[in-house]
Formats: sequence, structure tokens, C-alpha cells
Amino acid sequence: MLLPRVRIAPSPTGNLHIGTARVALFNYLFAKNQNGVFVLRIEDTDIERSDKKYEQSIFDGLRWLGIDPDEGPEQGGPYAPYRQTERTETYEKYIRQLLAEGKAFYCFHSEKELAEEKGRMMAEKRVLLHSCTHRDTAPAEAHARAAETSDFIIRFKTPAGRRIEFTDLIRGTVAFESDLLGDFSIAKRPNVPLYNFAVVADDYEMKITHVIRGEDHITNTPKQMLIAETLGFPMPEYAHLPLILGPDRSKLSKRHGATSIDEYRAQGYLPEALFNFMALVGWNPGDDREIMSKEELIRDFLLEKVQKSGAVFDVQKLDWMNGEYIRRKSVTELVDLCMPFFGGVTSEKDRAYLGKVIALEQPRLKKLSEIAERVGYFFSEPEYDKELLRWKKVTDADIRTSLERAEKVLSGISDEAAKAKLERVFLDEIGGGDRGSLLWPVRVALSGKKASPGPFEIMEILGKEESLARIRGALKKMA
RNA sequence: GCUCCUAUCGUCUAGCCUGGUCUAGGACAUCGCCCUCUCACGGCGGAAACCCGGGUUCGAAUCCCGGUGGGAGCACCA
Repeated sequence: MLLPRVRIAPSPTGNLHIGTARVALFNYLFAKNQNGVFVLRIEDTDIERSDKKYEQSIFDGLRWLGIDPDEGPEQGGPYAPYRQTERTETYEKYIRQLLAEGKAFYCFHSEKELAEEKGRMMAEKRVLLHSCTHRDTAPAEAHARAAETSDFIIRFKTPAGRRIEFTDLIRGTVAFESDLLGDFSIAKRPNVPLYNFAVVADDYEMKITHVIRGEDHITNTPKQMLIAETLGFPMPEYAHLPLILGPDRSKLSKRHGATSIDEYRAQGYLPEALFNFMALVGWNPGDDREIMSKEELIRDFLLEKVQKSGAVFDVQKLDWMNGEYIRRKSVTELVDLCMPFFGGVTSEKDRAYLGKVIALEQPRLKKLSEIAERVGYFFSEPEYDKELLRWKKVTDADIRTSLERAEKVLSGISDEAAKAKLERVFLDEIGGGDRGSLLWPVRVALSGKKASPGPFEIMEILGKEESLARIRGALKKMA
């Protein structure tokens, strides 16, 4: 039995986009589930727009997510090269073949003429296509003319009256009429192919069996099938994934906010959370599971369970899931992950201290980038308005009394008192009274925040002297 | 405009193929309660959806037809 070969073919014209990454993810899950091969191919034929730095962003982003190609520009493979700009002989071979067989032809219409034609069709409310008058020019004559001018393009001679049908693995039967396609362009020059042609040649040469891509490619499919058929290539299976949408339900784009994997990474999302989350937009395992490991996802992935309609990218749910993954981390791991979000903390002693601090925030952390702001008071004296010290409607005198009591209690405790001990002593002091009137101002004095971990946890880490200093500081504010 | 795709809570979705068990299930978000000095975590509970209209049927979220809504594509980009 043949193992499936799937491919992701991004163009390096921007940082790795969420949508592209999701397509890559689904290809990866499908390939791994089927024990197949996942191929990464760079579609950089448009040299004007492509850029090496974007290519690197694609490599880095996929690697970070844990989506590792089996074959690609970095890892090589039996069908190398995997960059279209390095495969021009292949395209030229097939373009010349089509030209020679009269299945493609030179079109000498200027862009201006084409634009006018388009305007006319628009006015007549007809489908926009170009049925070229040059399609039946004698090859010899066309060749001669092409040798003299550079103002031409190569078009596919689309057959008339054909119904083109394919079975989409996700949507079922999809059908198009060839008469609505026109004589579409396939190359600028014999060695400069256009997208619809290049992918067909590459997919054939690379023995791709399954083309899994975004729904936005669905109308390209009949063109590609026509080319493949004419060249005698076997048809791959097609599967068109639903698009990822912004909150307004249009295709996710820059105006919706962060759209590249880099940005999510920089904000402190965990790769496994993003992996898990992206897998679940447009797909589900058929039961109630949501937090799923990569291995689980691969094992249970089923193309048939992929959704047909577009799905909104819900950042709030991503945040929740990221929090879930953060809570599953060991403190040591979490410290490593948080390190980039702090500046200049390197020594082992600092690391140990950081570990204690981070462990405290672990349950409420949604994104790693929040960590520095959340625990800032452990590293420097907090600044806050003295009104924050007020518990409910108590008077200034009450606040002072509470802080003085706290100071007195804390002074009587040994230097290394642990949280449990601190808690016991303070609770004894409070007796059956209102805890808030004592604990709230103490906690604010320590953290300077209206929301933070508990005062005992903070005191344990801060130590007796620093805690006392902060309580005295608060007292000074109230004076 | 034309072509194609699509339609269950605000969002992601289960259920649809093989009609009744659906008083439509789960999750995020939201609201309330509990825990609690605060926030979070955790626990409990609430509000919240079958696009509309016909048909088939004893019975339709599920099958059929027609509308409507949403999306994408219509390059010498990919």
C-alpha cells in the first residue's frame, strides 16, 4: 500500500500566518496519522515578492510548533530541490511540451486590452474570463512573434463544454464548467511558471497524493485538474479546509490583530497550546475531549471529521487553553519559559527565587508575557495609592491599627517562618474577627495590588525584614 | 456581477448519513452561588442555538425543494 504524501506550499511573502500554520498542521496530522510523508515546498516563483527572511519565519514557526516536515528545503529529500525558484527546468520542460502539442499558446494581448475586456464583461454582467483570440494561431507564427517581443503570456487552451468534477474529501462532489474558466494563464515565460501551473508540475514530480489546502483554493482546483489531465498526470485527492475567520467572519487578516505565529510566540503562548487549539478550529475528535496532546491528536485525526464551514479564531478560548497548559508545567519548566520575559535574571540564586515567585502566579497566568508585570513587586518596592489600603469602608485609624497589629505580630516571629506558621499566627491574632480588615491592608502593603496571591505566600517569599519594611512603609503613607 | 462553498447557543462544536431516546449535549466567554482578605484556581448552578418557508412522514435539527444569510474565488499573486 502506498503511503500518502501531503504537502504544504507557502509563499515567503510574509511571516508564518495562522491560516498557513493551520493548513500545515492538518496536513501534518493527516500524514502522521496515515504514516505518510509531510512535504514542505516553498512557492517563491514570484521573486519580486518573496523574501528569505520570510522563508526563515516559516521554517522557524513550524519548528517551534512542532510541525516538522519530512522533506523540505532544510531537510532535503528524494525530490529536491523544494524551492520553486530552483526547479525552473522542470516547469520549462512541461510548458514547452504543452506549447509543442498545441495545448497551450502564446497570448499577445496587452494588459490594457485585457483590462478593457474585463470592463466590458463586467458591464454585461457576465463571468469574468478571457477566451483568447490567439489560441489557434499557428505555432510557428506564434513562436516567431514571441521571439521578437517580450509582451506575451502563455495560456492554457481550455477545452470547451467540459464538466470538471472532483470528490472533495471534506465536501463531497464539487463541479465546475470549463466554459467559465477561460484560457487561463499558466506562465510568463517557458521558465517562469505561474502558480496554477507550477503546483501541478511539482505535485506530480513530488508524487503528492493528497492536496489538503484552504477553501480559498477550491476554484483553482478545476484549472489544476485540467492541466494535470492534459499532461497525463494522475489526479491527487483533494480536501479543502474551512477558512479561519476573524470576529467579523471574514478571512482572518492583519486588520483583525495578531495573525502571525511569531506574534503569538512573542506574547507567550505555548506551542503545544497553539497546536492543540488550531487543531480544534474546524475539527474535533468526535467526543468531549479538548485538551489533547500532539500524539493524541495524530492518533485520532480524521479528515472526515473536519468541519465544512469557516470558524472564527477565538482568542479568549486560546487564552484559556494556554492557561491550562501553563498549569500543567512544572515550575522548573515554567521558569525557563518565563525567562525571556525578564531582563537580567541569571544567577542560580535568582533562579531559585524566581521559581518561588512564578509558582505563585502559575494558577492565574494566561500568557507568559504577563509574568513580569504580575510579579514586579517581588523585585522592587510597589507603588500604589494609599486608598487601596482601605478594606471596605473602614476609617484611616482602622487601617493604621491593622497595620500596627500586623507589624507587631510579624516582629515576634522567627526570620524563616514558613507560610503555614505565618498563617497560624495571624489567624490567632484575628481570632474570630473580620479577617479582611487585617489581611487586606497587609496584602496591599506587600504587593501594591488589588489582585494578587495571598499575604502569607508573599511574606514567606519576601522574608520577615522586607515584609516589615513594606508594612511600615504603608503606615508612613497613612500618617 | 458571475462561479463555487457554506448554515445548531455570542464563539468552537456534538447530534444529521442510519428520522422518534433532543425537555438539543460539551467547551470558551458571560451571570449567580460556594471556597475566600483580593484576584485566580477549584466546585455547583443559570441564561443562551436547530436561518426562513414549503413538502415527505404518525413524527424532522435530522430527508427533499425553494428562498435568505454568510464566506471565498474571479491577476502577467500565491
